[in-house]
Amino acid sequence: MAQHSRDILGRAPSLADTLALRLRDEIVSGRLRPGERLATEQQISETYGVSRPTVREAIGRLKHDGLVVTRQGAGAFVADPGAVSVFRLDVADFTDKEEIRNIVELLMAIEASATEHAAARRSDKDLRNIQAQLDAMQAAIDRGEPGVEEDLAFHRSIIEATGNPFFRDLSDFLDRRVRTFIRTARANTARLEGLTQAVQAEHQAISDAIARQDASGARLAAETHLKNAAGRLALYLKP
Amino acid sequence: MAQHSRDILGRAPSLADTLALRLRDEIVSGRLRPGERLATEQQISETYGVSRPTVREAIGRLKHDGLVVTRQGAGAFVADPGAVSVFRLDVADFTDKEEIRNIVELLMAIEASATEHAAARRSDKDLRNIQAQLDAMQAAIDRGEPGVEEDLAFHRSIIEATGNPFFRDLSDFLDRRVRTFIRTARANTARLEGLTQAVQAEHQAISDAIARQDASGARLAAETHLKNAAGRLALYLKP
DNA sequence: ATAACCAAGTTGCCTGACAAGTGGAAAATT
DNA sequence: AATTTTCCACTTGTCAGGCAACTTGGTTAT
Repeated sequence: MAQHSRDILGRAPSLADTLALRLRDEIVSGRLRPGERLATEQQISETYGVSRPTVREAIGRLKHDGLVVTRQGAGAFVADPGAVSVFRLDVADFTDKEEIRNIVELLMAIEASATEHAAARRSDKDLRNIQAQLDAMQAAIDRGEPGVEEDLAFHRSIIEATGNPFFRDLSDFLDRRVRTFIRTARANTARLEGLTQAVQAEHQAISDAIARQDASGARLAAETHLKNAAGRLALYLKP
Repeated sequence: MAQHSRDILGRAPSLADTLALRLRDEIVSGRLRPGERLATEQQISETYGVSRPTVREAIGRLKHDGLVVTRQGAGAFVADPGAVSVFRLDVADFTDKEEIRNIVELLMAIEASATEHAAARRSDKDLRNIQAQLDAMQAAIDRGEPGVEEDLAFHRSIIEATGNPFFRDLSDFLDRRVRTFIRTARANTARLEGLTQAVQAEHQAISDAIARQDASGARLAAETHLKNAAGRLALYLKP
């Protein structure tokens, strides 16, 4: 049961952490049904041999994740899955390549769709912002820099134009995740050079399609760009 | 500042909740930089006028969300954004129509892409599962039932065929969210009847495309299905 | 029968305390 | 003087015990 498992930094998980995990398991496995009451803090404290504050901390996390709701004086109850208003995505491992593949797949789906929507309903201000980021990227290339920050800013400006905060937050998280993976993986492999201008051309095509409000064209341009990026990334995912 | 704001159920947010919110704001706003140390529990306890256990609870949530890491004896530190391995999506309101629109948009992007991938790499077992769910839905229709459960199961079987857990978990959450919205909204509006057979025809088209491993065809079929579904949903989003 | 009340049980929050780990300053050694 | 060792203040992790606020179901009074 991985009793002595440790996290990434080598620290042992706290009591509250492990307890929260066990309680969570009780719920997601279905042993505790929605609406059902959990044992009282006192009881849990006794059965697991920890103090009540620790139990409170564990339950507090489940509450934070929307899995349980507590009512003072009444107890803690398993939340109705339909009423859960918190979505939580746990990315376990930094080096798991299968996981990165899945993340990239999700990221591509979101970015392609977002680009399509951006083209359909961008304001003039959105367009100006996108083109400004494109210029900034070109300037970085001219200075001989890789321009990873500018690249990210360009993509973000497109997502921003959709006006959908879910697109923004999710792609932000996934994008960051992928880029840090690349950064760490790059330490072990040769650097890829001379691609930036090709990338920029793809960006230009996306920007142009958005400028003329060509939704399907924008999606296509984004898809080819993402496919190429995934192809470059695949070099790190091979073995 | 919504000092006396209350949650959906009319309960006042706990002290730890509000404190966690304020500390979170310190971080995401950038007033506390990555790597920087938070004030000690003692200090926070004094500045905010709450006890240390409450402070611990608040910090515990940030820790749970990956925003801070703590080291016993050293203190609590703002986590490096690139290292954050937890994504959290907070859906605030049940009745916010703009929010539902955004959720549906994200859901459509995911489902369309997932259907495409499912067609490309489904196993025979996946296909059998999908067709079984389709048959179950037909049986429900023949019995004169709306078949919402079967509908959900059909969609899930397709997502499952992608083998990507992120697709599964996200669409699961979003789908549930949309359906509960519809359920509550439906109480105030007339019931829509006689559409189930039309829906089923769209399902059939998707299933067929997946069966012949026609990725782009599957995407197209999914897109029309989703667009129609969104159109039906739009009736609830009008005012 | 109904309404008001009460008491046990439960969560929310607090004080105070000790153990375990960290980091730097002070002391000891080379 | 430079380096290593030791030590101590500080911080987080955990515990014990207690009181206030709230819920619930039964009891009592009307």
